[in-house]
Amino acid sequence: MTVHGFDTHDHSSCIEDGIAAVEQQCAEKGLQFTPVRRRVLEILLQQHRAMGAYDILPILAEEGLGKQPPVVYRALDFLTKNGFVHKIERLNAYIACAHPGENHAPAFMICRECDLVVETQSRPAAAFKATAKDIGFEIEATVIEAEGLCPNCQ
Amino acid sequence: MTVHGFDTHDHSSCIEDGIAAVEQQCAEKGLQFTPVRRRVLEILLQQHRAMGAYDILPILAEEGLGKQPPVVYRALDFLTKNGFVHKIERLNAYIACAHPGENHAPAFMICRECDLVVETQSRPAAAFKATAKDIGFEIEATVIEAEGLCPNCQ
DNA sequence: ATAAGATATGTTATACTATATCAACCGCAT
DNA sequence: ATGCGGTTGATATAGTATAACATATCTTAT
Repeated sequence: MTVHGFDTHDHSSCIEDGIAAVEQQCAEKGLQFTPVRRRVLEILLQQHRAMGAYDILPILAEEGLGKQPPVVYRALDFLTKNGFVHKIERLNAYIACAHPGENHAPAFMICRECDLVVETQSRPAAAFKATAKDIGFEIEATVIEAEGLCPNCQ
Repeated sequence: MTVHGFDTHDHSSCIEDGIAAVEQQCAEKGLQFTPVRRRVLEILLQQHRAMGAYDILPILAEEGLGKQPPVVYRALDFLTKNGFVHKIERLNAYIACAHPGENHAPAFMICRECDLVVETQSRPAAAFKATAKDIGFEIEATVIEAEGLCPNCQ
């Protein structure tokens, strides 16, 4: 899958490819890609935006997949722990990973106007690692996010 | 004020210098450094850790400075908007700025063991800006945080 | 000095985000 | 068939943040 920024693109393949990649990862690692988990990922894949847990919940509820918060939080927990979904801390919201399976420390650009979120290559993460090494800090997880205006909204 | 990492240091000057710097900034910019705002900053300066709004609130309440959430959130809003305090998104918590007044895009190292938070120089932010420029994104705010183990806790 | 406007605080209520806990179920290996 | 690990169902509650409106205080121009 190629990286794309804020440009338009054929979106249907994002969903199919995303699901397929995660499906394969789960098979390889012996993870259970259950209906709730699959559906939550599908919902997130439908847009390059971050969604709150409580945006996802009513969709699941309509489909009989669970109507209490723990249902969606458990699915999100599974998906984030395994790198299939990322949490955007700035928004308290979740977005499907653009490179599922690849081991990466993602960085995000969040447009405050159109709400699109783009997962970028990790140059910032590399610089962060170098800084951490200087002071002897051992990084286990990173949060790298920028909020601003995307090219289309400037 | 010199930057320090996870090493020990003379902490009393952190508080005094921090307050003094913000006091001066406010005078220069015509900002009102009111009792609640000053006290919240003092509380945050007492430790190089992030505190939640609801950790700060009871301290204010004891001192008769306000007992409802909006009091502390408004103070934090003022302090963060003006760069005197930063929010650690990963922790939903707040920490006094280590370089008040200097225009900067800070990065943080959060120790999950001892909870110390260190504000580092902004090499990661610089790399982030370069990435943003490549795709035409205009950054207005950054969140750059790493969680892991500090040298003392490894 | 004082009125007008801007800024800050007091207060109530509520919205939004997330987790603890325990019971029930399911697939599978012994 | 039994026990075990992992998943889901359901209730309750914890934790974080803001809306809205009334009151007070500060600032500045007159």
